[in-house]
Amino acid sequence: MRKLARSFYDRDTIVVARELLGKLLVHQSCGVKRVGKIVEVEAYLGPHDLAAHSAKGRTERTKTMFGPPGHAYVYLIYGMHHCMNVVTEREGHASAVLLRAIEPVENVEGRTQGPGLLCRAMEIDRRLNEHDLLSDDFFIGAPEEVEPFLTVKRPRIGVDYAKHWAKRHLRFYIKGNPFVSRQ
DNA sequence: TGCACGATGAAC
DNA sequence: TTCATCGTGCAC
Repeated sequence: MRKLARSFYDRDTIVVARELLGKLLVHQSCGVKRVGKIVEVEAYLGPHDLAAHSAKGRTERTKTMFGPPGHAYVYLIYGMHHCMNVVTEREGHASAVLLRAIEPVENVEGRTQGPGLLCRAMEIDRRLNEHDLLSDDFFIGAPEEVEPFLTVKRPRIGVDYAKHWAKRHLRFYIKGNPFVSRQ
């Protein structure tokens, strides 16, 4: 499996989001290698995007978003679920792609249809915040073979507070894939 | 130092 | 539709 390079993440966030579909998320912990195919993502376009955490400026929690591309931004939401993002574009741009759902490929148990469930199944928590995704234990790779698929564009989930930004089609998923959280 | 509020998921 | 549950950010 070919690990995605830093240059993959250091590009337009919407392009990165769309190209992350079909890629493989790999996390090795406690001697177990877990692999899942990314089937649903959301793009968060930086401080001007009212739905992005970085819209409130650089804080202790969001500093990862302001950091260099190719790192994981993992945070706790609603006091009980973790969400995993991939930091994109140049340092300081504060953009990221939220991974919303994966299709189990290897050593993944339980449901994976949603950002919180995905993190639970992949054993991802805040300890992995700021982790470099070019490392050997936590990275994203390109599969040897890719099945052709169509990409569906929809508004993002749970960001109704973001005014007109809530309407933009910044959620992308593989059409017809049964592991997508919401068709 | 206190408190409102989530990029969710599960139950009702 | 309601609620569990807690770290973060900002008001006071």
